[in-house]
Amino acid sequence: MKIATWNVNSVRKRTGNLVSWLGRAKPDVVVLQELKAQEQQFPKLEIEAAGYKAEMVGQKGFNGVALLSLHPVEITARALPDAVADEPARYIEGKISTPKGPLTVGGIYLPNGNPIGTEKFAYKIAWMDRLAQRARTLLATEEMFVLGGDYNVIPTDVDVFSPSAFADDALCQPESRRALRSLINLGLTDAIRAIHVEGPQYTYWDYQAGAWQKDHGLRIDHLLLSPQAADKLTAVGIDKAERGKPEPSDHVPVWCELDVGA
DNA sequence: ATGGTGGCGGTGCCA
Repeated sequence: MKIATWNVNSVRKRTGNLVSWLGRAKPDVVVLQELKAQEQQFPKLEIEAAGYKAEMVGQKGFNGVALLSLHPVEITARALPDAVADEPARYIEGKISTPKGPLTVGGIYLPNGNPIGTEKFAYKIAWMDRLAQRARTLLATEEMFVLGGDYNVIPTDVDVFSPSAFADDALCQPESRRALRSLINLGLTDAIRAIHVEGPQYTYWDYQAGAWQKDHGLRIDHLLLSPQAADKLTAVGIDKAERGKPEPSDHVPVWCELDVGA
């Protein structure tokens, strides 16, 4: 079972790249972020033609998340706990049956939080607390789950091309990193680091200042696994080549494989 | 060197 996450930075602009990648990577389940689309703007026909069922939570212009799957999915959440009426479209979650029991996949688009010292940063930290609350509920089931997405947190200085350049960035703040560690310390496994224990493993390169050409990247897209899922982890990957294609997203797909007996 | 690029929507906001 291959599970992937990809921040596509507009699903309409990226429909061609997305369908092409689905055909080559053949993930079983994918969570997408930054759709920047409402439901009626979502390229459902193109994605279904590629063999995927698609569920999405959209809004006008910003945010937006989707869950794509080759297998039947029961949607279990369209927002985190304590959602408000005009909740930004940042979370989707579904459950899939496997021979080794149910697998829940959550798709996360965590608030950026810049600039620091503003209500935006406070919202980011509060959102991380809500995510941890959801993770606790899922952990109590003692089932397999994967929380994948754009976490907008650089876990350590190894995960950023220039720690000093990002010292005042919300993605690197001690408070952001502490909240991510608290989430992981509930008992989750950072899939990329479980297998690639050293060196940069960037998942994002800014459009500006030749970041891609200079390999000025960040690792901010993560797959966090429950103990029951981590026990079945067999492989991970970062599809870096997507960043070098025409009209790319600034993020690339990140994936893991779980041996669920399928 | 305090810019730079990209997407949305039709002007600045967000990343």
